[in-house]
Amino acid sequence: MNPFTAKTVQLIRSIPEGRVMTYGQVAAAAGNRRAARQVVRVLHSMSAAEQLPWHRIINAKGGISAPADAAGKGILQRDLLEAEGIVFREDGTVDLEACRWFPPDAEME
DNA sequence: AAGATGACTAGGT
DNA sequence: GACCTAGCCATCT
Repeated sequence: MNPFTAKTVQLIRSIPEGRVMTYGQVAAAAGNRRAARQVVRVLHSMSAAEQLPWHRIINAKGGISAPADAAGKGILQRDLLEAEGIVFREDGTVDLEACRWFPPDAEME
């Protein structure tokens, strides 16, 4: 497992309940702001681990990018977020300005 | 080895 | 705001 992946996992695991981060933001906080796609790759391989709150990762538009069956079992990412208190707008996006979380110990470039 | 792929983004029309 | 394009980069064919 490379450093980026490790940092990414650690970062995602540290996102508090009721908060979200964008792919690009996680990538930047993990050290490589152009690695949004690698963040996605991490989620692909780690989504099975319940420890990883993959649902708290949304796209830069504040919407859900994951396919409906990402969690399997018919669980929707949106449901998981709403269960944590995150409010969605009519268009299915969240208020990033209000819900986005900035990791305290991340080294933003 | 070369080309396609993806739970992305930023910038332009 | 909706839509298109060009970057991005580790993996997979």
